[in-house]
Amino acid sequence: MIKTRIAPSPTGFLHVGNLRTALFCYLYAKKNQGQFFIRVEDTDRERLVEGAIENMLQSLHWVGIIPDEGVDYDGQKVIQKGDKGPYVQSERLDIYQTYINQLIQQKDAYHCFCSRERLEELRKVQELNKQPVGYDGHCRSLASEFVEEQLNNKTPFVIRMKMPKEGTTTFTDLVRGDVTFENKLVDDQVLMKTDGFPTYHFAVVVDDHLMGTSHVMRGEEWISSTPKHITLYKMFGWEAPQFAHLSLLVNEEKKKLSKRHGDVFVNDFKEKGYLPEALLNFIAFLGWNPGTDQEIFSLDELIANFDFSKVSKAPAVFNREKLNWFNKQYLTVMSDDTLVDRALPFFINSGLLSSPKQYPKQWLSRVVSLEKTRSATLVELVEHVSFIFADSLVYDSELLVWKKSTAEDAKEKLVQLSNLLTTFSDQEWNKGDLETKVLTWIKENEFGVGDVLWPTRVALSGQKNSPGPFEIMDVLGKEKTLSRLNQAISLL
RNA sequence: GGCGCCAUCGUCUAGUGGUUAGGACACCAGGUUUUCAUCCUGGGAACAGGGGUUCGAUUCCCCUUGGCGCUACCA
Repeated sequence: MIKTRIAPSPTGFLHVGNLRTALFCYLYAKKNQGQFFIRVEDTDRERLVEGAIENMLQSLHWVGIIPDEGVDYDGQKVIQKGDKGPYVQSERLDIYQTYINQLIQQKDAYHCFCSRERLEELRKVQELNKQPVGYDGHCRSLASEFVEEQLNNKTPFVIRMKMPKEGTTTFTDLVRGDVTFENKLVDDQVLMKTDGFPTYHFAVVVDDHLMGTSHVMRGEEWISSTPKHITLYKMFGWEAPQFAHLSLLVNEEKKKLSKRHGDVFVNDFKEKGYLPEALLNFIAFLGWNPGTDQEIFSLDELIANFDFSKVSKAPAVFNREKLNWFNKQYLTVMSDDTLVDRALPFFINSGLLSSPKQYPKQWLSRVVSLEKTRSATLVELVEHVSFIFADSLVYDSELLVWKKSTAEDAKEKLVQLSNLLTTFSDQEWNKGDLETKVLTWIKENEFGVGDVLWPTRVALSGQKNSPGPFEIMDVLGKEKTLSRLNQAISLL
């Protein structure tokens, strides 16, 4: 049974890098009718960030790889703090204790009483002498009486693994192939910290074994600690899982993505008005491709097409332009009704709407439709349609004059159009009728299309660039259209 | 410093010994259009370098270079 997991540490919000790892884990599990679960790795007590777990679950839910906030990945069990998951390492301390005791008994791990000062000094000297830095094995073979004595004296200690000094450790990485390390160059990793919490290296092995993880997917930064993990599996006599180390997500400077250089948290993209399906689609294409020209993929299509042989080894630059393009693609094909639902929180947030029910949804559909193809994000969309909601428009009257025309002519055309529009019935006041009738009128009078439409459009939008005049009229309604036209006339 | 990973247009990538090195984003030009966006057409743009192996290397091997990661009682 294929079983994968995302195991974030609650030291911050969910990062797009975590999201990609989570997505690949999810896709692989789903593709193989396996399971995907979540484990909270909160063994670093000093860097815990409040609200991080909630944010993580919420972000995963937002993109759709867990069905509900606080609800399980498979829709069967409930994910919440406690026995049903997500697994939380800080609640499993006694388990780690049991297993560390086994290792000590087997003499595969040992107590280390070295002070932090000694370790620091050691490192300093090693660096100075250009020696490889690492633990020198000072406590590796202490007499058991001495250990006993120190323990009785309550001397602080950590527990280290006894890395073999001979041989090599090789593992076959699903994306990189065979990777080999010399054991003697691998440090005697601390497994249990002074505070009684396990380190990542120990907890990850114990948990992945106990939880039946078949495939460990994680960032490339873990590749050099994998021999430690493999050795641990060997010491316990457990079968090691398959490993897949994903390349890093980097910024334009090719450096590991960090919050100092812009948005990195899933939450940031949510707040900026990116659609979860677009973000997911984009993230999936960072280091993976279907081998065809298709670029737009739903989650289900992603599941159907995911394959490790198509995962690339090289780091991928998180390119905002491409993300914007993906988002635009999704925005464009989305139905106006759905778009309204998605945009509503952003309307409220911007202050344009005070309540979701303030305007009829049908009307809002037409509003969002105005800027659909002109916006990269929902935030942009809301900004772009704000002119519709304005009580009065502020713009330079010069703008009303088309480059091929004059102010006098613009005024005259606006007056005439205004007169024409007054005769329109409510039934006729829709984009289609407005367009055909006005265009016919222009033709009959042998006006220049631009001579009429440019000033009209500016009068209605107050903007140099905007949607076309007829769609705006439709949305604005007769009364507001005429009043904006009159305002423009008075400016000329 | 040591160890490891990586290397095709600016970016994401296809390619798996013989291709005019393909696509997408971005960019540029043209068309449609009252403007912008959309849409359509076209364009510039890459195999890091050097050795091998081979009839033939983007592709396989080695070296160099470069980038990145790890080198914590952080994950």
